[in-house]
Amino acid sequence: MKNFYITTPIYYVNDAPHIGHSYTTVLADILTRFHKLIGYQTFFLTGTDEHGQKVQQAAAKRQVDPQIHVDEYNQRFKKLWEKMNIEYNYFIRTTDADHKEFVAECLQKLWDKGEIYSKEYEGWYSVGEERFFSEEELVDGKDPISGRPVEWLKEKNYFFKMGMYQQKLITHLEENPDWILPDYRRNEILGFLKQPLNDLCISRPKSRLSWGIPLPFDDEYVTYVWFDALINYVSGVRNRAYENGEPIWPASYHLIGKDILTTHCVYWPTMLMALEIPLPKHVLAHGWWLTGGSKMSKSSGTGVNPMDYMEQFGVDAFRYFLAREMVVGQDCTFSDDAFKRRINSDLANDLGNVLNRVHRLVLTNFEGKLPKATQIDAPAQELITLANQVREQVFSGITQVKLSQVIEDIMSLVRGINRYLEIKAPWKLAKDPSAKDELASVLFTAAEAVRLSLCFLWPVMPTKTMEGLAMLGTTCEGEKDLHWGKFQGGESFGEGAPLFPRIEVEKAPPPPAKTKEQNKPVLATDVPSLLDLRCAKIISVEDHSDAESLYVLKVDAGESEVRTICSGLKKSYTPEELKDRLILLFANLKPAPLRGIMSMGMLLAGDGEEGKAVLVDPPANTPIGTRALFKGIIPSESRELKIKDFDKISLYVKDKTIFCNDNRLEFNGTPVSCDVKDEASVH
RNA sequence: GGCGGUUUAGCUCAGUUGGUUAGAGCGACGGAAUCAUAAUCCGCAGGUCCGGGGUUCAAGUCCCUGAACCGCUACCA
Repeated sequence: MKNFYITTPIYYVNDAPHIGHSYTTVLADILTRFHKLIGYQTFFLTGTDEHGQKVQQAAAKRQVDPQIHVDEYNQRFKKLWEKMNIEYNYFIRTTDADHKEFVAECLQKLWDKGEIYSKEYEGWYSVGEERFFSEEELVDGKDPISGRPVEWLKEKNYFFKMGMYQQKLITHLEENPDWILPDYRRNEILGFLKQPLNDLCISRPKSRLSWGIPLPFDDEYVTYVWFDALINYVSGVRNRAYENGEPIWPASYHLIGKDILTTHCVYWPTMLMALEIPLPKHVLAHGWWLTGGSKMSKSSGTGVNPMDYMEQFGVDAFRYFLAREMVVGQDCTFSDDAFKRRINSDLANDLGNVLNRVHRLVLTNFEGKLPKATQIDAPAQELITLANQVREQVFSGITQVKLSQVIEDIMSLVRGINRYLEIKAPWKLAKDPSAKDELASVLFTAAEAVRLSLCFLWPVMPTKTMEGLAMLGTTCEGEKDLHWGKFQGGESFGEGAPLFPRIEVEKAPPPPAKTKEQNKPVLATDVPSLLDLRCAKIISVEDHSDAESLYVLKVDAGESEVRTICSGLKKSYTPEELKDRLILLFANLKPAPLRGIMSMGMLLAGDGEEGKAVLVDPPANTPIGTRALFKGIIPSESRELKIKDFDKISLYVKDKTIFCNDNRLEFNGTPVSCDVKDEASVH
């Protein structure tokens, strides 16, 4: 018997469940049910990650014990999964005694093998993110992710010798090209592994974090998130087995979102190698559900909350949409329009309707008892052939995790039934008493095809398909029901109402005629008019914690928010020289992360002596935010520029003032100066 | 800046090792039908397969080059 063990990440218990959690879990559930349906032994593990500082703090804030806090909060996930018809085999919690025990066992084993060592470590620590940042990563002295304050900490910690496994991991990836799916994610990891792989810090002193699993060899410490969390995939099944007694590990698939690729494709396999535990068969990274227009704009207001759709239109329709619409691996947009269109056309018009047609025809013509077929003509044979073909597609597609494709294949069978009915027109046969036999055959054939379609869709919509099958007086019990020919004739049909009511959609105004054209290339001649160069003032200067030459500057460019920019001026200026100074800011440069810190623009400077940069000087009293213009060039509407667009032109200095071609740069008529010799370029 | 990917009908996408009239679903339009949830079925879309070169008897499919977009990565004055 073939085995199938799938996992979802364990979700952080403090997080409010959202579409991301739901999608991963639904996908795991559907894949599990499909494998079960086609005859595998299956095991499905999900759960919650319940240690860490955020839990400790949240509990403290509520003045409850952390354990009580997590006991309460993990219910949010459990309840959601129940509502969503998720049939996991086990829900693991990292606070389970069994899990803690196994993590400690693993740590002890690695310690005994010399795979873990201790080392003093100093750095900037962010409580909010529960991690250290290098100097360079900080933004204005704050944590670059949440912007919260950091503190300088010096402490001993324990490290796992992850670096030792770099080559072994690369070899594994090369020998197992489908270990990471989709393949482009594998390439990312191989790229990541071209650089030296560091060892992994796996501890936190209890003085700072007490809510965790103690290191068995030093009880002043607890183990750190990933070491604790990743091991759940093994600890959750090590004392369990399939019905036939076979062990469950290794996993067939670790299902993850693309954001935790590195932890699952680098940390985890090296940990397993060190522990001498077999690796999982595949890691499958899916994409994001995007809601509401462009990610940058908050004002568009077109965002929808996908979870509302589950409440409003039912769990099964919701599951169907998630599974059908997203190609596993890719991002996908969740829109009101797409949802309603998909549900109406596939579930209401095609599937629900054909079921209803057959059901009603049998009810009115045969008093609810399925008649037996007496003949198989060409159209019927064609439908049978199609059904067999779809069966093959389901079996092969599902083992390749081509879920949206499989569903589309099943729907092609549903459409085939509608076509068959149209050809045979049983409603006409019903009016001809001499055609009773033919009518019986048509309805029998159509009913069998509908039955099969519903069985195939059971993993996606467990409840609705069973309701549909009940309308046909049958059910689906597994692989044996996946063949043509289960119906014998004589089955009593049940009661029935339309399975998927059509969603009424307001007549949408005709979509604005979109002119489909790619963004026009930026021409060199257009750059001067597009440049948004502004007077700005440096408010603060800090060293980049992880870069030798970069300062992190906060500048006031006359906007509602202060901008952070990174600038390589350490060789040229001291922080004191920079503070409160007016600069020329290239404001519409596409933001780019520099050593981990987003730089929202770039300041301009000229090439001085000895490779030093000389800042451009706006005239003394220029109001902050004033835009500098090239004389004789009319500025055009602002558009975000890339650095390569800027490189298409050259700015140079003549008589201490700045020119582009022959156009001098001015603030309200006053030239902008830069104290470098003629012909020096400015950038 | 580096590496990788994407760009095919109005929309979302398939297109295997290069080979007859480039496909599917949805939508739009026209028609048929009326058992059914105003659902279904049939027909139709004259798509520069992003642009430009090249290889070939033959290219969406291989090579070069330009563009846009996306991902990873990068101390860019």
